[in-house]
Amino acid sequence: MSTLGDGTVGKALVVLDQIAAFGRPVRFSELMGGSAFPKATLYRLVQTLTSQGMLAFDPDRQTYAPGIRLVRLAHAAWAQSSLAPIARVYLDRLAASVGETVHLAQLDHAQVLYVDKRNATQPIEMFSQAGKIGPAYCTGLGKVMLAFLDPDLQALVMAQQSYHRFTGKTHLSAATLRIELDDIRANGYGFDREEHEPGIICVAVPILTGTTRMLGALSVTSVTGRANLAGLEMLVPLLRDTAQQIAKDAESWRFPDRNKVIAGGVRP
Amino acid sequence: MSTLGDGTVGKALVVLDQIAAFGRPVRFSELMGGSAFPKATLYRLVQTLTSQGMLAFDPDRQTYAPGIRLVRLAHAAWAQSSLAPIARVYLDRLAASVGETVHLAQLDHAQVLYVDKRNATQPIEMFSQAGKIGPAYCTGLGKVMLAFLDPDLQALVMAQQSYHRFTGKTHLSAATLRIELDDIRANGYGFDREEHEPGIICVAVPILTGTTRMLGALSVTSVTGRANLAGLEMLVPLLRDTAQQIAKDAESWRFPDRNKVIAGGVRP
DNA sequence: AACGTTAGTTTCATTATCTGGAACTTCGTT
DNA sequence: AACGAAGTTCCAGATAATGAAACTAACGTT
Repeated sequence: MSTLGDGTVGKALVVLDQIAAFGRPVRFSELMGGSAFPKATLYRLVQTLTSQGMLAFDPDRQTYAPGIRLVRLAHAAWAQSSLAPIARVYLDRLAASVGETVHLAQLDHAQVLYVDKRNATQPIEMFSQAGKIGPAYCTGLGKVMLAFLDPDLQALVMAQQSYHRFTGKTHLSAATLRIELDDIRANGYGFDREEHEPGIICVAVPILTGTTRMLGALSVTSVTGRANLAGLEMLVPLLRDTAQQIAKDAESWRFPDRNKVIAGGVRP
Repeated sequence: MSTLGDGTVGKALVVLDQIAAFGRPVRFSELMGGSAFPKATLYRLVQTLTSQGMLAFDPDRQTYAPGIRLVRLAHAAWAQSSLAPIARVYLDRLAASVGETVHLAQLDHAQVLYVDKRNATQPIEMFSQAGKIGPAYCTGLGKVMLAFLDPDLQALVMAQQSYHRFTGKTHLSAATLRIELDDIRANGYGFDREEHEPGIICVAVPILTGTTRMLGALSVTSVTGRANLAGLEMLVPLLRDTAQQIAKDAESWRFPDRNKVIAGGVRP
């Protein structure tokens, strides 16, 4: 799940990831089951993280959960290192004109990380959407980002995919995925053809500076009952415009280089 | 700013905090200025954090900023370790009935951490509000949380306050603050009397399980032009009800013990 | 173009920290 | 009371972190 290697800090972060992945408070013994660390080592790591506020310990249940210190740190990360603050106004505009759900995503550790969202009807669900992650190989956003990634990083990220079958249309291997990625790269946009959830389709475009650096992706999602791929395809020019504007702003803000981070632990 | 002590991991997190505190991408040399670590040590810490995705490095400008991996981790923290998911429906209800800005906060590292917000008129500003921090000694939320904190932790947290003069009404020492805290503890609620920003006032109540454990606080904010303290005081029963409902839910969900974490590094 | 200055990076012997098997404690259960 | 499982502590040995110093790159200046 996480890139091991960087000494003690790396190990501590592996544990943190592990706990976050549970999605619920976990006992020490449960952690032990999924961890390669020996008991005493894991214990000390968890202690350290707890004492640092990166984990919250519930003394009644004796469980650990990600701590609120992360929320504060993430605020800074979201404001500085994500496309969200830049893209904000453009997302508003796009959402208003298409009337469908709009997502803004970036790559993190070979997965799609949703950094912002607009939903025509219901209000924004705070963190419950921003910060959420999804698979890269079977979502419109993920595939588009993969398609426009540097070849070497692309290979690295593709190797980290799980190819789990979510629906009958999910890609099950790198082979078939690669064919579609070439297609996406040629067209400049991609679809989600109910590969992740039945009935859910989307169009996505990459956010590129120049034509080189891939910063993230933008998508419009709908349901098969209300739209079809041809309909979504008509939105591509609008999406592409929006993406371009975001890229331009990001460029002028001289934005941090996302590509150096996404695959997790790719040192320059 | 952060509690040092836990070996390498602790040091790395100090650096992370430092970078987050800047609020903008920083150069290595800028970090060096504010850091007690020797150059090579700081360099390695920053390298490690970057390679782990906890920091994002911009090769053009040579700057570091908190990385998006934090956003993903914070999602889990927010969902599991904050009051927000539990309080959600109650906040909605409260906001609808009072028509003013409503805040939900918890303590983190001796500071007020806003975990959720409702604003009657304009839509929620995502992370720009959730994850934001503020001083404890001069906000309604902060003072109420301090007032109902365990005495030993209270002392610890009060010692960490800066007592910076924001307005003419800001508390300037622990002495005057302590007097008000006793008052708040007696009444069960507290005000912000333009102590942080001129023209901004609020009422706040603590969220308590039993009458012992302080989980967080709830507030209604207004401006002097539209309301006064007496008017806000009338909302106390409603606020108290809401806080009680949240506490009850939190209790039954058997919520992680926040008090063990807030002061940062208070090991059991 | 050579020089000086600053910012960033690497080296390596020293030293502090982390490691993990095993022993111990605590708590809930039979 | 005895047992087992979960959690915690110990400590000698292994490992990784340390930081002064040397080095390199980039920039501005004479």
